[in-house]
Amino acid sequence: MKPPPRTTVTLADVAAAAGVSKAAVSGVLNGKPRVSATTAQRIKDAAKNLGYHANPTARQLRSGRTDAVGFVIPELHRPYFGELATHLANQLEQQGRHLVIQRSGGSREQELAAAQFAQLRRYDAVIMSVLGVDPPDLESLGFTIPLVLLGEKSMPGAHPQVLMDNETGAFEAVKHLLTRGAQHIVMLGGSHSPDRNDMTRRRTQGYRTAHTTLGQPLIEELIIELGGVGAESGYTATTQLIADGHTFDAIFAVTDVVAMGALRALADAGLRVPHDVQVIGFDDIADCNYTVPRLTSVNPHKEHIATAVLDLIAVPNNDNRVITVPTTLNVRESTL
Amino acid sequence: MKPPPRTTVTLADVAAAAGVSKAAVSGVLNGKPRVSATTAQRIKDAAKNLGYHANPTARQLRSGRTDAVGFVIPELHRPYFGELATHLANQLEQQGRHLVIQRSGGSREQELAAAQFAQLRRYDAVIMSVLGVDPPDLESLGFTIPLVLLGEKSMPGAHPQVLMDNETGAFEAVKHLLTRGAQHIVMLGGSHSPDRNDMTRRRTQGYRTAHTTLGQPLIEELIIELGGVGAESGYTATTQLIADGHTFDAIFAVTDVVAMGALRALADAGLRVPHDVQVIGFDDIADCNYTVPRLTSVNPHKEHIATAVLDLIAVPNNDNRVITVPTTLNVRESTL
DNA sequence: GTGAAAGCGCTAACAA
DNA sequence: TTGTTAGCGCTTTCAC
Repeated sequence: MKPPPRTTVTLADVAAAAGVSKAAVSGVLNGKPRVSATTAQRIKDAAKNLGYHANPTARQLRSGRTDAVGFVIPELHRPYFGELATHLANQLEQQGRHLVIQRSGGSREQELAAAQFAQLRRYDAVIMSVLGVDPPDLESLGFTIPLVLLGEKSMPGAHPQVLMDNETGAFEAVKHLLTRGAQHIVMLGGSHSPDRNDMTRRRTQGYRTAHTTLGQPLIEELIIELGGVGAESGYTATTQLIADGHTFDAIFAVTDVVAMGALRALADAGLRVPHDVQVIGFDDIADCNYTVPRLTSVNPHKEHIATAVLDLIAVPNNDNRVITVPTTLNVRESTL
Repeated sequence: MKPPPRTTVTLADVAAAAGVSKAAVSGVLNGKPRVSATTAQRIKDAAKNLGYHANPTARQLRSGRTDAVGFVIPELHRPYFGELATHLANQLEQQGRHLVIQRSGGSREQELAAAQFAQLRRYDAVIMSVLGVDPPDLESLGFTIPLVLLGEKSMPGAHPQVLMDNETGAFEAVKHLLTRGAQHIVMLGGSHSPDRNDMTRRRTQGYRTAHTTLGQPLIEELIIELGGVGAESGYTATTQLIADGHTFDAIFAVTDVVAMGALRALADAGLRVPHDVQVIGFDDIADCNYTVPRLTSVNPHKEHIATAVLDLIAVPNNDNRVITVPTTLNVRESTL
């Protein structure tokens, strides 16, 4: 009755089958007012019988529409991005659109290439989480489609951004540690260079501000720069810290994943969390509820971020708009 | 000198600038033998000066080529898929192609819709991790582009597949537990229904075979079906198991994430791992090295899976081929 | 060695 | 209300 479409069936085929023009078919199938109850039904039937589905490539070439939003992220295996992508996909699907994810790699060149790729694909919009790219770089691409920059690096420029409140989030986390009696707080994955303005730098700034605000002396050696943002980095650095005989009673990790590495290193060293060392992470990924002990973390409210991003996309001419989504501290067992 | 391309520059523009035909430009830019050292250079210069980049949509409409491979997965936030995607992307990028990821949702309807979407997008190939879809469903889509099915569900049908050796992997894991003295092994996330043939069922089969092979009585009540594959499911079920007063000295979890939930529940109950209860997971995700204690897991060799998939894609007419990638057991601290 | 022309499948303008 | 036409930007014959 309804054999699978062996060979591609085009609009023209449907038009022929229904005895109308291609334009009529196109109109009906796109819900345009160009209807006529009787003809419309005939067209719909024909399309269904033939198993017709519009070719998105052709449609796009002609109309420019994609119904797809691109999401460019540095790495595919970081929980934070996976969870954020899930929220974005959920919300987009309610609008009948699709989220298409692509990895950049995180370096300046790779991010530019990925942006280029997405731009050429002419997605309805591109959401991009930037790490290495700088404003002038991006300008040189002359983006013609809506581009929303995401989350970590503050990039004054021509594109709208959604930032999480890195600084306040870090501030609250460190304040929490200080009010819980911590005196020597390690900033695991911090940054010493004041010129950069990325996520690392901003969270470190919150760490600093908390100390000065609460009148706690800040020990510069406890700000540890890391080679990466993986658990391995956190583990290695913490192990080293212990081996070097540093005194510390708390760790504020730049990322939950880094914090998990730290938790593991502390366990290996026989240090108890939170009794000997308190630990706080950042991102509030799902794993936080299942580590031993459960990890206190700064919640960036990924769902709100997703909503803000899609709002920015929905309204045109949003250049320069910057939305900052507030964070909250999710206190669990790893702090007192 | 090189102003950013404000408005889209097309092939025709380059042709005009170089004083040649569009065909010449197309040929040169695609590395076709249609060269003429001198003209070729002139064309390349013109293209660079104008900041020309081919429109992939138009190219695709005409030639069918995409240079992109689609990867359809049930959920975006599962570590296993994130890690597998990373391997696929790595290998594809070496071929100058891109991996484009899309979520299905995991239900039959959603997977069909996602497959449809990918099919229409005319990617060079589609890799799809199936959960709910059955062979006849997929046939009805009449896929015209290479489709490789992935990993979990055995689907005898017209498409090539890469499977992990679920059964042997589970067998080795359970055998390991039995030889380490376990007598009452919980299969967390197992399946009682013999008619299904998915990942859950196959891993449960390995669990059964290990018992019979080693002459260990199998306790049917210890095979626990789960509502999902998240940590929450593992946590809740394990907590319940303890509350119900079940006797068990080991847990084989269908997934590392489930195992992490179990670890957490055991810690809450004051049970020591591996002393009181041994635990093994499946997937060997990165987190296994950072849980407390570190999680013994079945390693499916994601990198090999990625390689096998791309091999299958590379060679045409691979219908019906099934590659099974062997697993190995990665012993860590959660088992004796 | 190079150019001209056709056309991929669709939609948006214009005619009828 | 409907059909005809043109053309999105590219690649690919075919003719020069």
